[in-house]
Amino acid sequence: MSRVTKDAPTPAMHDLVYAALRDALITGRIPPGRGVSLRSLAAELGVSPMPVRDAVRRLVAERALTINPDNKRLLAPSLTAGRLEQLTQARGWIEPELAARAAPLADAGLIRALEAADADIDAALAVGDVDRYMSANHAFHFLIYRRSGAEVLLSLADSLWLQIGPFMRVVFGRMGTTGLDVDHHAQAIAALAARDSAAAYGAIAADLAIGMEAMRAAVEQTDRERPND
Amino acid sequence: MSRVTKDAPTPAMHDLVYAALRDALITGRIPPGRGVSLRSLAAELGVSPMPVRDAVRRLVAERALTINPDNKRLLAPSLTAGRLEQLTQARGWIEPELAARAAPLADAGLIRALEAADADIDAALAVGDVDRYMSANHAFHFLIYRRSGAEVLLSLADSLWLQIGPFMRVVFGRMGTTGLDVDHHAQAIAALAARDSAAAYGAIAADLAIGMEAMRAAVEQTDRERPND
DNA sequence: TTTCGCGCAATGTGATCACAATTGGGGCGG
DNA sequence: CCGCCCCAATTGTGATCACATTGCGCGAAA
Repeated sequence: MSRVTKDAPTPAMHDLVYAALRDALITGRIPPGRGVSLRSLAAELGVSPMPVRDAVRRLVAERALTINPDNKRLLAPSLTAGRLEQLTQARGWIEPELAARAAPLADAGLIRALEAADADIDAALAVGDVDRYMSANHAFHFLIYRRSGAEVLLSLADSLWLQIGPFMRVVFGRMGTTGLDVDHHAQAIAALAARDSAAAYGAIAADLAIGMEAMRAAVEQTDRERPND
Repeated sequence: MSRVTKDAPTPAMHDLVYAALRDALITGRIPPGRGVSLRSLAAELGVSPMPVRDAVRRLVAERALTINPDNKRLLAPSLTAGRLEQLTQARGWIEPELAARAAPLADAGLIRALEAADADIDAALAVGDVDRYMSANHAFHFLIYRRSGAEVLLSLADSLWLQIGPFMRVVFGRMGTTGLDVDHHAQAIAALAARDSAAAYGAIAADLAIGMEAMRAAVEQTDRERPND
């Protein structure tokens, strides 16, 4: 048997459903505020309601889905300025710290992977492929964060990205993929290559600031046009 | 009908199970590293495995329980110095901020409730009732945090407390309830009464620092005595 | 007495059914 | 034409069963 690294033998179905729902939420295929149901999701995914139930419980715990306390019915969380502000603050605490922790642990393999991810981001931006951009951007950041070895903080960042995903979709829906600069990504790569924690911290912090400000403006504009949800 | 505030009509059973498991984990009745099973928990709680399954999924998502990736079996997370360090840092970011946000929103009712909780803490310390102390201490902090209205950050704090609970039990098991000073609680109450965000931030930060340092020392001592888990 | 191997018990996962609560719409009465 | 009510469909929740996999313990052999 040639399994050097342990590979998951057969991914459980509820994990597949979780991944599918997570992707659907992040990419905005389930628009904020829309209600969903276990059976309809199950039918849509071609499985029984059971694994959907498990996946949904997990997503609710991660605040990627909410349940109406009266109905007990599921709905995708609405995008509010207050939520975005809190998510921004929390990301600003956690993600630069993860980058700083990852810097001393960086190696050539990580740098190569980051350069590939960054190239993928550029390619996605060039052709205006929003899904691919968001996927590649997520990959880029979490290549770094995972390297930190800080499991607890990493899980917090994971939950925050899950909640911020729909906001990103709003930004792209409003202004496309233009105006996104990836200079901070190059700075981050350089900082990691130099194992410079402070520089990595600063690069990621700057990268977040750009994106979150764009989201804030987009949400504010949306709120102005459609005050109630 | 006299329902001024909405009361949950009938709490779902999986929520009761969740609360029971959460309490069992926090108070250390399920020691870290111990494996549990759905059916045994169900039998112990007198329900079918179904609501247990839901509650467990939620706890796993909140990192209050972990699953062995090979077995897929459940076990209470082990206490490691690295985890404690990350939890300490995250709490230091989030909880003082919640207190600062709560300060401008404080009112006389909150102050009274906090004083009652603080008195409860003192009483528990006087008689050495660990469970009551931890419960009252949790109530004190979250009376403040809930007042902030910051749902996203609040949920993060909730998850962190759930993970830190077993560490607190280690401290008490090692050194009892002595040496716990609640002066910072009085400072926090005063700061909230004065709607002084900066003072509230500082009081909570100081309160955390005391407790977390005690845990760090306890875990370090435990690790020295029993290097592997 | 020690060690190896087999078999049973227990585990997580998924499917299906039952049930009460809620929703939404269509038909009836005004 | 409008509004209300009632019924059917849908929802979340819980229980039970089936199944493949894993772990443990008992017993046999050396």
